[in-house]
Amino acid sequence: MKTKPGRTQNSEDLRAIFHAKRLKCTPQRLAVLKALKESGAYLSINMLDRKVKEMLPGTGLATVYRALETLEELGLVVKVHLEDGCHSYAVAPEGHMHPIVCTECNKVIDFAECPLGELSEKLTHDTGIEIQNHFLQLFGKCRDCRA
Amino acid sequence: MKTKPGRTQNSEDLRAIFHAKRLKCTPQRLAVLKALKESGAYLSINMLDRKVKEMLPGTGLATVYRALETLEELGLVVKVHLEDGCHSYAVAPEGHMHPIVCTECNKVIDFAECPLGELSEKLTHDTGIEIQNHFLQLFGKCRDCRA
DNA sequence: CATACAATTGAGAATATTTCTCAATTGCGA
DNA sequence: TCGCAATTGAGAAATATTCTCAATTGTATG
Repeated sequence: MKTKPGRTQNSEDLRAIFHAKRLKCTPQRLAVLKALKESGAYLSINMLDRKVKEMLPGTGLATVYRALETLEELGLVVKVHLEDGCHSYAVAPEGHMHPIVCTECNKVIDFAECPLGELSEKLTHDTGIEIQNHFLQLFGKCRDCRA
Repeated sequence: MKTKPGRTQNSEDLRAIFHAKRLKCTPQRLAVLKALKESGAYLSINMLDRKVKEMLPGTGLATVYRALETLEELGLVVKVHLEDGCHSYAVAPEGHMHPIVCTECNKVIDFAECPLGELSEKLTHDTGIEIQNHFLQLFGKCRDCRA
């Protein structure tokens, strides 16, 4: 049985990921991740707080913030910026991907055809800025929301 | 004498831009824009507030917020997201461009080689999401900051 | 499986950020 | 120059985020 990276960790894998950094595998952290996985969308802190409280009543808002911080450091979730300027979070995709976000329902679909590989080299050469990374998000309206 | 769009408006052009939407051309708004133009970088609200107060003592923080909102609506400045999650602002580039931001000094250089034209069509076709726009920023370290 | 310890949590206080309110001021058309 | 609507300053109010600390809880170890 092979271990898959990215979105598909089972609870064993997760435990190992936490463990590798001496972090505890707590129900609160798992609940935050689960909420994101189940939704498949970008969720704001408040939305997450609500969903986590459904799964694990009594969970504090500060814990949601802390869990997100931890999960982001572990590379399990990504922080994003919606068009209105609000922060939201989603499950981190496998490998190098970029999201397409539905502006109606915040559903996320990741794609792998990143066009920035060669372009980065060219721009580094042209501008003298050594390009280290990039941030790319596409926005649109999904089929459901167009109906 | 032709009127250029984008970064190069003179005060006449600016006045016209405000005027066209029945907005007043106030010293506070001009100061915010001037601060951004002079710096050529992404500036946080607090940085802007400081610079504007130097030019126009007595200007309130709320006014800086309001000026930025207005200038953004007019397409004169853009709101951006730095890697640490903070909001900042910069002068809007002419035409369709994307910024390369120096992660040390926040200086911005815009480039026009947007790779998303064809890709968007392909992705719209592949994913069923009608892609409406995109957000792209590159991050790197400029020559000065590497020295 | 019981223990000990460090990491984590909940609750609320403390900060930081952004928006709002309203009287006073000001740009601008007439 | 006048009058009016838009804008501003100041601080209050609303939001968002981080911090503090005692109590709790994973987990390594025996």
